[in-house]
Amino acid sequence: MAAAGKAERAAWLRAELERHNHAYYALDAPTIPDAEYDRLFRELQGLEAEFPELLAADSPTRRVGAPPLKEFPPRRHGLPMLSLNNAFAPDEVEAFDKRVRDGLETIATVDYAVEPKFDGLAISLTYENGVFTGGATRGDGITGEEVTPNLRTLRDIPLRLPGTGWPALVEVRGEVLMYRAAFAELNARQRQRGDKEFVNPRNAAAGSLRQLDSRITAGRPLSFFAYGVGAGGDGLAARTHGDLIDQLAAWGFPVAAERAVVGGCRGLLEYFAKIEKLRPALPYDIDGVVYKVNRRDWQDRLGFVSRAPRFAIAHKFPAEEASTEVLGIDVQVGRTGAITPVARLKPVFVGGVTVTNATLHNADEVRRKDVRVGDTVIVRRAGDVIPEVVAIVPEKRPTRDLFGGVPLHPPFALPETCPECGSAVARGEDEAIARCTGGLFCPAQRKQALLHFAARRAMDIEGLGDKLVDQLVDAGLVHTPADLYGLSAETLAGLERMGEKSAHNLVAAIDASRQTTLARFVFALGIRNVGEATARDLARHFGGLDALLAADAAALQAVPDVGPVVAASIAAFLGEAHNRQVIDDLRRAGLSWEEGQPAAAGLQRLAGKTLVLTGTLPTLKRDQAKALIEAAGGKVAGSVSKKTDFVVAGEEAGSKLEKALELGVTVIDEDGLIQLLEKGEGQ
DNA sequence: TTACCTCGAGCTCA
DNA sequence: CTCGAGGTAA
Repeated sequence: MAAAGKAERAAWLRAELERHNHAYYALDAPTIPDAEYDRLFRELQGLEAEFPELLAADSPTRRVGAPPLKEFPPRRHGLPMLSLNNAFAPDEVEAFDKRVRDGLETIATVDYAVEPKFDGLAISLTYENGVFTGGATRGDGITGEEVTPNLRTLRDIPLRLPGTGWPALVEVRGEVLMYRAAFAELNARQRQRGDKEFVNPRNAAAGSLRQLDSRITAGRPLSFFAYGVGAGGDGLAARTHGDLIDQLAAWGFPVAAERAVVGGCRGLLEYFAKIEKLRPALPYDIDGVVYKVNRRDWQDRLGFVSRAPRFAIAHKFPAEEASTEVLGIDVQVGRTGAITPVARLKPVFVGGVTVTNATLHNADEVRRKDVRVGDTVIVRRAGDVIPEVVAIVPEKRPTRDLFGGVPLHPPFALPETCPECGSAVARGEDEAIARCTGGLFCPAQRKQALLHFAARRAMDIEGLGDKLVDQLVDAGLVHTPADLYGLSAETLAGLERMGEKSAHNLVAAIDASRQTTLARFVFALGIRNVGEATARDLARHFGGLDALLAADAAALQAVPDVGPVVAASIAAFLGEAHNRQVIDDLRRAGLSWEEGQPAAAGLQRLAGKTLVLTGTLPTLKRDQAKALIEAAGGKVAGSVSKKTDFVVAGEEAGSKLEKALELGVTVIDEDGLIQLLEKGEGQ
């Protein structure tokens, strides 16, 4: 056969095999005997082996998996993969429908495309000129992990779109999941082989897709359902979401059989009730129902709020609840000394995972629910993930004697001293959270501070995890972050699970962290209310560490997004001699970064000016405005005189405004003040 | 918060 | 083989 003939044969084999594939897997109606399929398959494999140039991206031979990857490369989505807002109750659905109608300025009944919300993992598939070229997980919505070889093994995913009606580039969005029956079979197999079983279909699907060796994925019974499009969607003729799903189905993607189009809020709620009833009979797990405005032009008109579309919502089923027993109530001490009560629970399987801990948030919360040791409680996984104690079961509270009804355990009370260090526990006026006053004297706070310091987004010291920090602090080897830089491999070796190699690696990681950025360093210090973003703002504003160290509360408030609270936190931190010492020690340990110039915002726009505030400003509090003015070098006076340069007037300004008008002093509002601060006079 | 995958390396026993 | 650490997903 001539080379051209071989290419033709290979193309025919690919199309033929995919046709049989689809019939077998998607339609469940085999069109040829397995042996015949295998013969064609091996013929194609042979051709591809002989002529590697014939190995196309859409070849079915690729479905058996490819040699392992080293890692999953990042992959940017053509259009962001957004999340959906959630509704849990009918009134929230009503509110959604109202928002939609308000947004569309219509009083008519809106049609919605509705379908079950699959409980799997969201995936985006890219087709270029009709050929599947890659797919990725959701990731942060902008960039996901590319898991293309794994996705190719899913028979549900067409390697080539039929016909010609597709855009040059189109992203198909959908969910990878595992059928409950397939999950059970997989677990039976795992058990037989002595491998670990998976706890639920979702985790089995996620785990299978995260295999670096796609040949393992090929052996896992994964399914895919398409429910939307990303980039390239505007190149499709579909005018409604329903049409769009039909188009995806025509391309060979599995789509939800239960999908429908309903009218208005009533239609939504009826559909919800129907699916809720159907739920146990469905062959896969779902965690709710998704509603989307059916007309695509209306979807466009409604647009988005921050990271979620306004035209769609997920109506979630109520979280599954289970009852279990409170074994104890511990208190945890956080980095800032925050004392958090945590319920230790008898392990209970609820919502697909085993729950053993549940935060009780704060003392008031425990009081309100009156959770005590020994109580039987109802737990659920709220808002997707965090376990929550819903309520206690009062009649099951253990009593001291059979008929007396005297509870065995007293109401929970926060300890008066920190369980870790014995320092007093204090709670500020109208603050919900109590704090250990021990500061860095408290080992728990010290450990958290060190972990924060070493975190990836801070100093990025790889290999310094909680177990190691525990050991270092408990052995008295490390008291402050600066001590890390004095550690030697010899000191480290000898700690648990610390051999020569590990010790050496850790020292190298610590060493490497010396070269950093000012923003990372400031963030790493763990100042209260100073997160990554604020640390960056501070670094940009002051340019260098010395300028920051010299700043007082007023100067700090000149930094964008820094208000009185954050400024006070920073000032308090820097006011502690101990913290200054640590910063000094760290510098001496050789930490370094490139320093820049202070930002122009530091200019003293109002130097020598006197301003008077009167009335209530729309957004700024009086002392915020004052701090801003002072940070810009201005003075705030109490009364208006001829020497006053500006009067800043807000709502209900009184006599000071009259006086200003009388004396001919310039009157400005809050916007005017902001203008003045940002651009100076002469605007 | 829990479950899962992956890596490196320590531990244990042959 | 087991553990700790680091990463991801919901």
